[in-house]
Amino acid sequence: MSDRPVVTRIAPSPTGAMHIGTARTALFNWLYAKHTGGNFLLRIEDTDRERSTEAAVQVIFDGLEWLGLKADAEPVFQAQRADRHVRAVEEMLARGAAYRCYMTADELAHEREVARAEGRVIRSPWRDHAGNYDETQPYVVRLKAPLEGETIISDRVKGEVSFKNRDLDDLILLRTDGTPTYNLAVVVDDHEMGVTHVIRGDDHLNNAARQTLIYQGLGWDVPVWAHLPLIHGPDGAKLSKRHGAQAVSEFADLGYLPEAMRNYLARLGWGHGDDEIFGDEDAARWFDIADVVGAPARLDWAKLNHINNHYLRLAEIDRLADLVADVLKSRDWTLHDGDMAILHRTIPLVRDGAKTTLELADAVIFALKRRPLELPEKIAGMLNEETAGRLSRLRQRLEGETTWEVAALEATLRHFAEGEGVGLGKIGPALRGVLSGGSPAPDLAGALVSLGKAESLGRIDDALSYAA
RNA sequence: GGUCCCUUCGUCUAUCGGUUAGGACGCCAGGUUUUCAACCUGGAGAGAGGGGUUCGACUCCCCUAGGGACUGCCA
Repeated sequence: MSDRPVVTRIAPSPTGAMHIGTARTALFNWLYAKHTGGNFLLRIEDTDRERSTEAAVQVIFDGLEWLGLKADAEPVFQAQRADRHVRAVEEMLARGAAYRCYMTADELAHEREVARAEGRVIRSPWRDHAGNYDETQPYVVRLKAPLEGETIISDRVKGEVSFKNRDLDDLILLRTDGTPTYNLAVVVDDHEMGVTHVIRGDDHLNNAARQTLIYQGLGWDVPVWAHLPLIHGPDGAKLSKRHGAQAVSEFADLGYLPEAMRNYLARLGWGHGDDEIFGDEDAARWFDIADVVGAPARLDWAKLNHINNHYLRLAEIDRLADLVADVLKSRDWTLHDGDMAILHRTIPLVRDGAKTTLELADAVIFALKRRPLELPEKIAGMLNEETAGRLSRLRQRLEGETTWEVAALEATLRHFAEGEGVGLGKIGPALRGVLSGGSPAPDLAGALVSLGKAESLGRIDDALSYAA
């Protein structure tokens, strides 16, 4: 199997949101395929018709698209391949690798209880019951797994993991209604899709042993296994709602950039020396399953924020302006003509301090406000006679300013303060207040630039008339 | 209960028998300063515990403890 081109896959079940852990598993599969020049496939495991929904399938598509993890082929829908799965079982039945089990629900429940009490695995009396089937009774098809010896999983991240066959039960392949079960479907599909490397969450490590037995029952080559530890919440417990977010869509809504997510997720459970910030090309070049860490990792919001801030600084202003506009619209903020221009002017001045596009939106609000601004008590209170006088003189100075740019305005402000014989601290807070109306704003010069000359002077005028 | 996995600073990790155990985020202190950040400098901070193996263990083995997964006619 080492000669064949590598084929990896992500195989989520469409039963709700797309978990961030699934996203990381997809990322690792994608990276490994890129690293080896192989293919990354997508399979929707929708064999549970009860719980699978079309909306959830869309969630998976959207999540992968947002993350930028494009599959190298059309998605495969497991439910549509039921005939293939059944055929495989018939093959196993013919080979004597599977058998029909007529245990009733009650008998099964009883056996489960007894088996647990005896510290052993469930066994079906039908296993060695050759012939004489009552075809009219419902039955399931079970794998006829070996009772002795051991099954060894050669896992690329966990190492050699061995299971005693006596601890592995004869799992059900076909249900009473003739539909295939997960373990069977996975094996058949992975085999037929040519999957060479099964890279998935380590909640499947136990399944790997059983699936190995199915591969053997079918006489097929076993793929390379790689079981990734799960992602936990900041407190070490399984990631859940109360940790803030667990679905890919939630991270998008919280204002994280997909490239930041990729970088962060790649560093969660995998590393390449001291490299922390890196793009897809480096990641793909460096990534190897053998370097994946065996222990579960905790989600660290602070670090995610730091990485997101990094990519926010790198992003195109056009893209950020659109993202911020989307955030504002979702907050029912009305964007007027010219506001996009304001965003373009303002974002470069405030992005350095923003951790998410949500914070970026907060940082830009001051510039989008409409005159006259409502001044909070605290700011209005600053406008005593002395300060108002200074503001007024500063306004004159600014009106004569011909170069409305950050560097020039900074110089002007500094000279003005010197001329007044005071520190900038004497006038800065008030100026900031009247320009921003109390909202967060960038440096004074930056605020003036993002507002533009006319708007800046107008806001100062508003405040002076208010103070008078 | 049974089977299996995991265990280096608070967090993510480097180390692949010999290092002052390195980096990043966070934290603390200082600097910058018109707010919040950002930024610059410095600092504190780790091999779960106990046994082995070895000239020498964070690295290999065993035990214990603590986490986690599985134990479905779910995936």
